[in-house]
Amino acid sequence: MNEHPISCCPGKNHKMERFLEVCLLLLLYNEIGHGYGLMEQLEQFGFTKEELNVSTLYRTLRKMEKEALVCSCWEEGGPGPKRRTYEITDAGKEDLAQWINILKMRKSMIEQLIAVYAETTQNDKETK
Amino acid sequence: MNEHPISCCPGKNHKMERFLEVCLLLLLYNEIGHGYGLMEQLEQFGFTKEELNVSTLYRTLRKMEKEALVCSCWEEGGPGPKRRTYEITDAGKEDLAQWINILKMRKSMIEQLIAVYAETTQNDKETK
DNA sequence: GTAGACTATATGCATGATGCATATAGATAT
DNA sequence: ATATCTATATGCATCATGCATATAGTCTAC
Repeated sequence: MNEHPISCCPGKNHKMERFLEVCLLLLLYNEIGHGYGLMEQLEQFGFTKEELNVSTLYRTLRKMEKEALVCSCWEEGGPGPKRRTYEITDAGKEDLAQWINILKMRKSMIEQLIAVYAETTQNDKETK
Repeated sequence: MNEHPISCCPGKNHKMERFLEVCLLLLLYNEIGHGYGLMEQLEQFGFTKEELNVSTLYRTLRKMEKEALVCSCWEEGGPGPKRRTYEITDAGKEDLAQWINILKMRKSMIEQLIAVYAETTQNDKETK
């Protein structure tokens, strides 16, 4: 996530805080993965390559392992350098389920805010 | 925001990072307000009194003033202690407009994630 | 008239998430 | 042999937040 996080508002800092963690859990729910490969898969959730911060990705994965949400092992033999592959644990699945609830709430809070904003700017126009 | 942030998942830390700032800007778009009074108004965006951290509220307001998104002055004469009342600036209105775009994106990212999760857990059940 | 409750704002300290820069190293290509 | 790509990791600085605590004026009930 270098320079301009998302193109629409250059210079504005609006990282997705912890959202990355949830995306990773979901991707690993579907299949075992490794850091570098997960980066590409993250695009389906709206991350672009420019936004993605590699350090954050790897550190997040290690943190998740510390919390026993995922477990890792080295995969050797394939082409290129060794990969640390991650697998979701049962605790990780539970954690993901909780996050989904949180995100559902967060979504409705955002919707409410957008609705109030629309109303407010509407009134603003009318009184001009 | 003491103890358990949101009742559904006790112990889980899922603060709304910076969302507070956007809510405050929107409330101040509608009318001049002061810290303590804004707290109550925040309920309409899903914040509960237990979740709200007074320190964060006041500090956020002061930070926003430093960034010239709002300006403040002391209101005297009314009942109770003096209040520092805040008013949104033009820069604040522009900032809010940018945040709305960001939140719209964030919303669609969340929706995408929830959809993928639903699909994933569906497959999970079927293969059992 | 004073003790306690309520309104109101502010700040120090610790923690945690993130961005940026940098380090390391094996594999592949030219 | 050198450059590029894949792959993982870490140090440093900054920022947002939670918790605890400080300060002080106002209002109410006794």
